[in-house]
Amino acid sequence: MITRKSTKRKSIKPSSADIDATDIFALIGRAENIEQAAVAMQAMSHPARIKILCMLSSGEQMVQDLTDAIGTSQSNISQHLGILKACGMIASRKQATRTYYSIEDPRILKMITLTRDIFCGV
Amino acid sequence: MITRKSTKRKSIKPSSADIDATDIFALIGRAENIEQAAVAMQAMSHPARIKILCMLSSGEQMVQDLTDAIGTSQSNISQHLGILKACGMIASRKQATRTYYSIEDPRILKMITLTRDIFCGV
DNA sequence: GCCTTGTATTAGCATTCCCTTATATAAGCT
DNA sequence: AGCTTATATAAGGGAATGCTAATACAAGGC
Repeated sequence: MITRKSTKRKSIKPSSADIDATDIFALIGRAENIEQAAVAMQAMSHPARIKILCMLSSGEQMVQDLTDAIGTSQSNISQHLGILKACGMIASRKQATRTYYSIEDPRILKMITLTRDIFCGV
Repeated sequence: MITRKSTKRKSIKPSSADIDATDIFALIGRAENIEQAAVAMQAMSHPARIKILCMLSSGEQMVQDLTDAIGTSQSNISQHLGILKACGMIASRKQATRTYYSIEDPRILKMITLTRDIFCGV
C-alpha cells in the first residue's frame, strides 16, 4: 500500500525502538501517540476550555469563579469542565457545595503554557 | 458581572499593556488571542492533520507522498490540506501536476514540534 | 487527440459538537 | 422544614465535522 521512492525502511509502522528523529516517516507510525495528541488538542480547542485551562494553570479554581471570569452560563462551564475531566486533563475536589478543579495531566500544563506563550506572548 | 474577591483590576478586559503574567484573570481577557489559539488547535486536532503537519515540519511534501504515508484516500488528504491551508497554517506551490505543501505559520511549527515532543517524546 | 497521472471539488450522509433551557442534587442558612 | 447557593445532568435542536464516492480539471506522454 505504501509506495514511496526513498525506501529507508520497509514498513510504515516501525516499532518504538525503530524511531529515528530524522526520518519524517517514522513519526506518523506512532499512531497511538498521534491519536492521543489529537484527542487532547480536540478537547483543548475551544475558547472556553482554553480559558479554563489558562486559569487552572495558575492553580485550583472553583466553578463559580471560572463561570464569572469566562462569562457564559454555569451549566455551560460545567459541561466544558466535564469534557476536560473526561479525558483526564483536570481533576476535581469537592468541599461542601463548592467544587475545585485543577490540572491533573502535566502534559496538558505544558501544552497550555506553550499555547499561551505562542498566541498570547505571555 | 465579575465578582471576585481579590479585585486587583476592575475590568475583565484589560488592554494589552495592562497584562500582568501573575494575574490569572488577565490572560483570559485576551479574547482575540484565545480565539486564534482555539481555531489553530481545532484545525490541528485530527490525527491525519497532525500527521500531515509532522511530515511538513521536516520540509515540503507533495500530496501523493502524504497520501501514501498517512494511508487514507487522496480526496480525504486533499480536504485536510484544504482545512490547514484555509487557516493559513500551510502554503502550497504547484509544479506541473504536483502540488507541494509546506508549513507557513512559524507558530504552527512551534506548536507541532512541542506536541510531538510531549506526546511522542521525539 | 486520447489516456494516464496528480490533485481539487462536490454532494450526501452520519456523527459529533455546542448552546440553551429546564431540572436534579446537595449543602448551608434561618 | 423551607430557602438559597453551588454544581451537575438531561433533553433538544442547530451547526459543524469527517468520511466516501463521484466527478472535474490540468498537465504529460504517446
